[in-house]
Amino acid sequence: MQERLRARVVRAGRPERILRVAGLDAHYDPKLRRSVGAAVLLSWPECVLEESALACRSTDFPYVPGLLSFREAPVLLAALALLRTRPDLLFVDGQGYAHPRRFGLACHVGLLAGIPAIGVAKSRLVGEFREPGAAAGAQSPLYDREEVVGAVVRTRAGTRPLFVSVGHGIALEAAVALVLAACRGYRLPEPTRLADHLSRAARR
DNA sequence: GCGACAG
DNA sequence: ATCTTGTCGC
Repeated sequence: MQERLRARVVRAGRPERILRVAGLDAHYDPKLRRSVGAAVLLSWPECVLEESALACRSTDFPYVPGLLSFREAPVLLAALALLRTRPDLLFVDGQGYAHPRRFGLACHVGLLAGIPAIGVAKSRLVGEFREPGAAAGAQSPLYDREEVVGAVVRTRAGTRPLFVSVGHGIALEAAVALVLAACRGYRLPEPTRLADHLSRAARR
């Protein structure tokens, strides 16, 4: 019992062994009313692309702030399922815990896939914050209703910060550290950046 | 009533 | 998310 509890605490802090990570992103095509989801597999901590997969689905569910999961989770999970190797961690494009009901896209995808996940959003959904420092690596807490729901992270100087939050099976501090460790001079961490490129190119 | 609002 | 020209900066 004691061992089991300890194991849960450790796993909730940070995945014990990360060998591969995956980036998930989707793009919607209003003309065809369909969305393309991309999953890229990268080695860790090198972040070298090893595999990629694409999934396509017609989407009828509209975009409603707070309900993004119902629109994007299906394609992302479909793309993820196509990867031949199972990643140890997911970088999901969107909020995780930093959500009105504390359960954004990264939470849904991570839980349903049974894989630790980090929410990496390019803009804010909820919460207030003070602008983080100008240097890369600077961060400040994101508060919503007296609670820290995420972190606003400057991944690159001269660009807008990213909104990092817990998705599944990982602590916020670890999530922020992993996001910064996955950056290679660009605003977006490699997993997210490569998944974005792939889903964008596949839409054509 | 008004403004905010991941992708 | 998408549409869309030029433009500022490294």
